[in-house]
Amino acid sequence: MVKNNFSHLCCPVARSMDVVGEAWSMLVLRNLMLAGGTGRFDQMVEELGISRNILTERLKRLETEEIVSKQPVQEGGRRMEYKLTAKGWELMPIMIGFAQWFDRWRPDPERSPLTFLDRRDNQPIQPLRVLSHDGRPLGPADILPVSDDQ
Amino acid sequence: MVKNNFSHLCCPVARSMDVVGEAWSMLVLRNLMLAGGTGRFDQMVEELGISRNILTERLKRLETEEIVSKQPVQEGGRRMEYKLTAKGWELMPIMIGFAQWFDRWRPDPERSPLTFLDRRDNQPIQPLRVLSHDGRPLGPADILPVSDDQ
DNA sequence: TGCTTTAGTTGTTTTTTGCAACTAATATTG
DNA sequence: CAATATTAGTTGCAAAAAACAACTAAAGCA
Repeated sequence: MVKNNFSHLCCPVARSMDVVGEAWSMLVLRNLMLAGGTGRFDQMVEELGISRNILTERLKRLETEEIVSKQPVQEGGRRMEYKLTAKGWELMPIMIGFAQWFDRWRPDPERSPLTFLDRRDNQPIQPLRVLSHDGRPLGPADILPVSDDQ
Repeated sequence: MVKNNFSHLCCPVARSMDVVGEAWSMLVLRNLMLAGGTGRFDQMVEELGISRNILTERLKRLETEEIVSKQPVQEGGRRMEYKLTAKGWELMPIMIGFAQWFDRWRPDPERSPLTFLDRRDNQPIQPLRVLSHDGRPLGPADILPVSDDQ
């Protein structure tokens, strides 16, 4: 069995799955995002309940994809921390999208949702939406996917 | 080994991963979305290159989560097709988010990106962004995640 | 009726995961 | 500064999941 890889599908969604299409990868990123962008190995093991060998592997992958970087906690020290890169931070809308989606269809209404506030005024953010170039909200039926090549 | 499940993490992102946190699930959804919302078993096997047993399992899961429904192609017939539900369609922003994210950081610029057009005027849609209640684009540093319970 | 298509199921092999124990280097504390 | 604790992994093993191929049964079609 060859390691699961979707390069036969040229679609960028498939290619994204190659990189972050595994639950633990997304959860590592979630953890970093909610922690302000940095995290330590053992802290992630504890908070996520992920196996150490799996975390090791996922972090390596995320590092080679330049989604996180590994650097000393303090200048010159040798204790490391993992830090989201700009590329990693740009997955935040997707993370928020998952949170909002789940909460919209949440099966257990006892638990209250995870909300996201604008730090400036403490107002909740808008639900993630697809917008036309001039700002109209678009539904699935309004959107035409176009693959330019081939 | 117990089946991977993230219910110990109450976070809605983790709970989403329980449902669609596996690459093939997302790719099945992508395929349905790009095909207008419906698809047949064999067609998915061929287009995705997914193993039949795995597709069977993923579709069952998506069905129990009411992300897709299974129904006869024509009234009364017994040939089935899988169809995105409203809950499934609401993952489209996330799908678009993945496509845009990958294309923004695309390592192989030869292949051109997957773009999404507004059917009304054929203009490309906006990049997916997080917006404040009054419509300002927010970056990660502007957003405060708040978990209401506990 | 006979051939083809569809939508799976079953069995086997290979990979990946989860878990626990271990390690080596670095920090902390008395 | 010696002893202890913490950190960031690595290794080995058992179990689960994935890939692959072959098979099946019902439906559709000619």
